[in-house]
Amino acid sequence: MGVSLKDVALRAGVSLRTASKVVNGSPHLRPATRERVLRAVDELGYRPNLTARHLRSGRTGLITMAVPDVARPYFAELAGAVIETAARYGRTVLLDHTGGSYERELTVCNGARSHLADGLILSPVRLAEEDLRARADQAPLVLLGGGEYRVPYDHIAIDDVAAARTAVRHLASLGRRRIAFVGASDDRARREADLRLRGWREELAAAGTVPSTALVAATDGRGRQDGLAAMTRLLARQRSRGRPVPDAVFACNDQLALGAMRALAQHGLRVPEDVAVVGFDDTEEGRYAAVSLTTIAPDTSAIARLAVTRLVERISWDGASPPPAPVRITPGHTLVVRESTTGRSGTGRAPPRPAAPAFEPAAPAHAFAGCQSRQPPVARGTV
Amino acid sequence: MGVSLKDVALRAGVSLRTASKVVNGSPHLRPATRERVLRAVDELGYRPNLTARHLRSGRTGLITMAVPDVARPYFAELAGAVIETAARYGRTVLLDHTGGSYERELTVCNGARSHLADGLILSPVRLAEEDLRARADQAPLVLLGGGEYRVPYDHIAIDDVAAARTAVRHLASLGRRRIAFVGASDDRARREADLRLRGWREELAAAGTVPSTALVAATDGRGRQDGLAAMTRLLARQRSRGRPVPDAVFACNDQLALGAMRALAQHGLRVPEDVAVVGFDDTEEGRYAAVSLTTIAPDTSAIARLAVTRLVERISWDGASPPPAPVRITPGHTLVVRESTTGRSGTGRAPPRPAAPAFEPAAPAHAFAGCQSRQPPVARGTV
DNA sequence: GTGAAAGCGCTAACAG
DNA sequence: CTGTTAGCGCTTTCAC
Repeated sequence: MGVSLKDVALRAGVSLRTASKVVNGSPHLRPATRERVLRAVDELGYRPNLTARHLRSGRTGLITMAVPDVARPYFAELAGAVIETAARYGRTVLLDHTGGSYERELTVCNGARSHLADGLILSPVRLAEEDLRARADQAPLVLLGGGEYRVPYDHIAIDDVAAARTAVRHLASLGRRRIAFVGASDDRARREADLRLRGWREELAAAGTVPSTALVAATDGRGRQDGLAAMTRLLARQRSRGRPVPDAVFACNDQLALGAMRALAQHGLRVPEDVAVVGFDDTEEGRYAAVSLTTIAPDTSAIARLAVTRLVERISWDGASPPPAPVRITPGHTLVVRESTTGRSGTGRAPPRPAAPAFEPAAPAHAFAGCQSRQPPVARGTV
Repeated sequence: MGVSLKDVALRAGVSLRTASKVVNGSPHLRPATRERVLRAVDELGYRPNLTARHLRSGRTGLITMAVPDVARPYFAELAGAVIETAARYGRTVLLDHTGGSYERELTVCNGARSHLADGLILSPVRLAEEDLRARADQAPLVLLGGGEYRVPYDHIAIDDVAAARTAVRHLASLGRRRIAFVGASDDRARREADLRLRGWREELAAAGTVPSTALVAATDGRGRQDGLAAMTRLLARQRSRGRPVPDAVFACNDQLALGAMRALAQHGLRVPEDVAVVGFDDTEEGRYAAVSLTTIAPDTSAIARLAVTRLVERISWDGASPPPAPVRITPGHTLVVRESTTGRSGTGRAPPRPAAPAFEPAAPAHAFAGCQSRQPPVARGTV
């Protein structure tokens, strides 16, 4: 079936070794020999068998990336950036879904693709510290997001609590007092949601308000439909109790925010006049919404770049020198102010601004330079 | 470093063969033996080396999926569906970007990942028929979208021309007469854009209108920004010439449509009162837009399912029986009518409807049953 | 039921 | 500079 290097060597009248060298572009070969082998390769339509090469070298050039669901805009954009970066390092990305399920996260982290990929980039949602500690796979792992983990793995995550506080502070600074939170986790097992909720709570407390649980709406999922449903429920609940409706919403991500905005419109509430809305992630969708969405913009491209860089560094560790120490990197985030909080101010109907260039952590000068600096989150208004 | 089956066998005091059998769950083994091996596996923390297994079996269990860019919502949703389906068949998806570039499409189709993946699912944008004919890789290939290709490969694509005509007909039926097209291909090399443009042209001609090139806006990319820019240009051009502004827009995809809507708002034009808008793809984003987007909904989940099914069938072909004939499958599409063409009619502020259940082509009864029926595209209003 | 041996396609030691 | 020889870790004929 497949034509192997042996066939090529035979045809070219050289040894296997020589053919191998030609194919791998080794120098020190008589041009005539090289020529002959190359011709044989062409005539036979030889294609190197990567699997065999990998078995020999112990490396596959593959990286597994595991996210809850690529169909979710944030992860689609993140995965896209990771794929591009990985390609620049000659790596291919194997994309896995965890569905945000604890079991599937555990499976992936314990090497579902054992020996297939050289390393793993994981966006854990529910995985706990002890699960990672008990990890039964030795392939390099880089964690993305999800707050604090005291584990011996590289971990790249913005400061969710601080970011949430920035968002809430922005709303408070606009004079909003009844700031709702959309997208809490039902069972509190969703780490990220929990951190952002904590930020909401802390900032309100700091402002002297008592955070009311009546203003917290939990959701099952993370999609637009979930945001719409949660907001609808929250409004109904408040009204049925004769309580005033919130005058601001901080949503756990952009899609929840957009869904919530849909619900607000259905109830005749205007954004931002009646209710100001802030999202999280700065997905492109929010930038072009009819009322463009104010949001927290994590430095996604830095996250992707750092994830790949760290992983590749670990994969290509020579095994001799002291192993690279696990790092905790906190990329910057930015508050991007758009119409959903300040309306069509100033420039009137200007196109939605692209996100302000997000904070750039000190980047490795070249491929394998480390980036161990811990950067404080930076919040910056963009008007 | 890694612990191999040999180590396990040694530890359990059995032969390699036996250990292999246990690991692969073969029957006919003395329970005691099995027990002993399993214990050794546990104690040593053995993980099978998939690369080696693959080298031996000639199969890797991997499927490459190549799309222009997963960050684009349609491809994110499609890739998500493919990943889920593939997982059900025990396959893993290796995701590649082509960037919609001709060269990269060519590279991928000619087996950039030779022998690494068992098969390829490709969404070609610019690849021509002759490129596919001259394909230098024998791994099974399933094509997705992009109109007609007279090539010996499975090809799953809705009828773009008919779908576009349906969209335009809908606009015409609402009394719109100056129907613009947003998202034409600059160099006509983008097959899909060209087909949809043709549909626009044909339907207008059928309605007795002369399609005016002044109403066609080409774009470089396929994103929201491109739609916004194109629409802005088109409006400026029309106005500068003292020509009336269009009263409807058919965009080549949802993101272009959403960008165009942003531009219309900036020019003080209301949707749908002044300008009705129809998109293409039925990405979730359009369903929750402030003015929800009327669109053409391809049966994405059927496309994903069929793609994986066909590919797996070909991969597991025994080599003996007559090879499965290449099929051309035309999944259904649906016109989903939402607010961007008919406003908040009837139900007032009802939530945007989920897409109507799209037409379902006769599906394989079980995993490997063929689905060779050629289904006519079905357009169905959903009010 | 279990063991020995061959080999998937390739690369890395060694010789020559 | 090139050829010969071992394996990488696994499955799979074959014997026993």
